[in-house]
Amino acid sequence: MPRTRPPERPPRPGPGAGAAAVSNADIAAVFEEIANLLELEEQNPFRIRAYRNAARTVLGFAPDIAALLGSGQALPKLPGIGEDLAAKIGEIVQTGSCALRERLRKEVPPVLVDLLSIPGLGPTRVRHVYHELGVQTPQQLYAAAKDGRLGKLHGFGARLQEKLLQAAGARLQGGRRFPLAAVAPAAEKLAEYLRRAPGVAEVTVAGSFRRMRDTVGDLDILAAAQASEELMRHFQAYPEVAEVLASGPARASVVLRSGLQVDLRAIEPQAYGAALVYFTGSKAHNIAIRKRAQERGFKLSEYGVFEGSRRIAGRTEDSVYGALGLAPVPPELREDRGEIEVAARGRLPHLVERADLRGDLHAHTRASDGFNTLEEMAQAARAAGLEYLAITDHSQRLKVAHGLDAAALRRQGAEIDALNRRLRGITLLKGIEVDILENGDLDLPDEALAQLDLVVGAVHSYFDLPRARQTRRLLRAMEHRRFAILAHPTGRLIGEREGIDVDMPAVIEAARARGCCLELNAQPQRMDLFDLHCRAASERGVPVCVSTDAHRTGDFDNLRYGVGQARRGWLEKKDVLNTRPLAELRHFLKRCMR
DNA sequence: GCCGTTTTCGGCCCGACTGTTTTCAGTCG
Repeated sequence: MPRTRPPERPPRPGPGAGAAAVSNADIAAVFEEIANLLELEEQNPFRIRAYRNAARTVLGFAPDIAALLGSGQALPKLPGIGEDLAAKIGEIVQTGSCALRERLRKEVPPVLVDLLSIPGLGPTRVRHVYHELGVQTPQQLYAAAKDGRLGKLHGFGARLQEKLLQAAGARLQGGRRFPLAAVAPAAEKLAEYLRRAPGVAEVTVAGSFRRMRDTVGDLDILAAAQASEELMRHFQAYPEVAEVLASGPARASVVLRSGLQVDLRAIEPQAYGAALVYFTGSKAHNIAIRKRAQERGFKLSEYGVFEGSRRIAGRTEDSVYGALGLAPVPPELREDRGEIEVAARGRLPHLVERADLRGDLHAHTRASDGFNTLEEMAQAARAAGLEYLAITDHSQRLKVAHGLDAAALRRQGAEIDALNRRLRGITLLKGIEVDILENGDLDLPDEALAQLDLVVGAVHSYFDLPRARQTRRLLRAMEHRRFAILAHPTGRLIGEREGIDVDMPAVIEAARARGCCLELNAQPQRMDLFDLHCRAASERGVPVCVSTDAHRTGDFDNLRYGVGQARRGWLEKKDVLNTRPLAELRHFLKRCMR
């Protein structure tokens, strides 16, 4: 698992009374910091890995651990979490921290952890720059590289100094991940370019892109070809390449003008499947299947599955999984979140697909802050293969978006009725994206909501309420007898705004009890509900709808990213509300909006 | 620090590239 940057916000302070304030992410952050500090102390690498694994496991565990322990239940046995780490989890839940972290923080300046995330700086070099130059921050690193002190250190030459100068500079500009949808066009264009290179049989964009993560840090591209300087020259000649970071016959790394880093790896066709597995990741998934290979007396690498020196699989991904006794695992599931065990039993879910979607339950028009008319949105939805589209403009409180009051909503309803009589192949539903007010009330009178086919509720204000109040607010809104769908449940905007602090398991449980639905908002900057919460919802029988929140006709393309995230959340067709035929959907809404 | 049908010790995923060095450590994915 790669080292990660420290959290943007410090973990929430230890609660004392209200133990539920420590989230799973907080626990994971403590373990991650411990791993980083141990690494700086040059401790046993396997102990360090144990903390990293534990951080990942905790982060991938859907139930809220603090709530679980708070209700008197025991922590279930989790892989990689033994007696010691389980006790530390208890300690973190109780106190917000743990003694080991506090001790390490005294031994190692915690600010050094940040340096670890600068490319080219591992623990050894961080110790060097700290002890010999007193460098503790990216700023100081930048200065030391700039004035030449860095290059004079033993083991640091002019090249490394230059590389670190660049890396520190980039960090000071703000290192970043890009929303999936923001890089997809560039990725597909570059892949097409590489397919035209001589001797290339096949090209796949692997990595987190292929796993459909909501953001990607860089692109990992795989080409089925003999390793050659010629191929790498072709790659480097791509017009968008701004800088070549590294280049050998088998792999090369470049940075595009957009700032996106791209790694290309050439692999012989015999091993293409094994390489695809390897470069698709995730790292956690790779480690787990390698271990499985080892248990069976095989060796797994990007070159294949080997028994001794004999390759027994590798041409295709299916052959690799097959050799390990596994059904082929869809890329979106490869996170070591239980998919390997399920694949071993041949019980992988049949994941939802874009073609399963019959409608979209969240869209805007010019009436509020959209850019197109009702009819234009309807035609575009039909062109995207949809059978129904819910029009859900904003409600009155959202002044900046020209939210609709009861009268405007009534007028829009009449327009929709008229359009529905005229349109063929698409049905518009009358809806609203109604603001959930600070106290959990909805922003329109009941009589206005009563005339609608569906009510989508959303938070657009008071993002910073403490968790307990925020949770109460959402639960109260969902209690409303007309409430049908909770839109973009966390409200996060990638790269701009953290999500609200809310007890999501409690929200999911409330949705189950209430019989309503949670939205997976497919706007590239939202991608909200998160994958883990999708999975938790489906396990509780709560339907999820994949919605575009379209503000213009082109936005229906985003459904494919939403479906990607739904698949990452293990959702099947039956779990997704808008795969249902219109009549079934109406039935659901009628029961929900009683 | 975890784990175990090889179970309380001795393992723990594997390979490419860079840069500094002169045979390899460090980093990355």
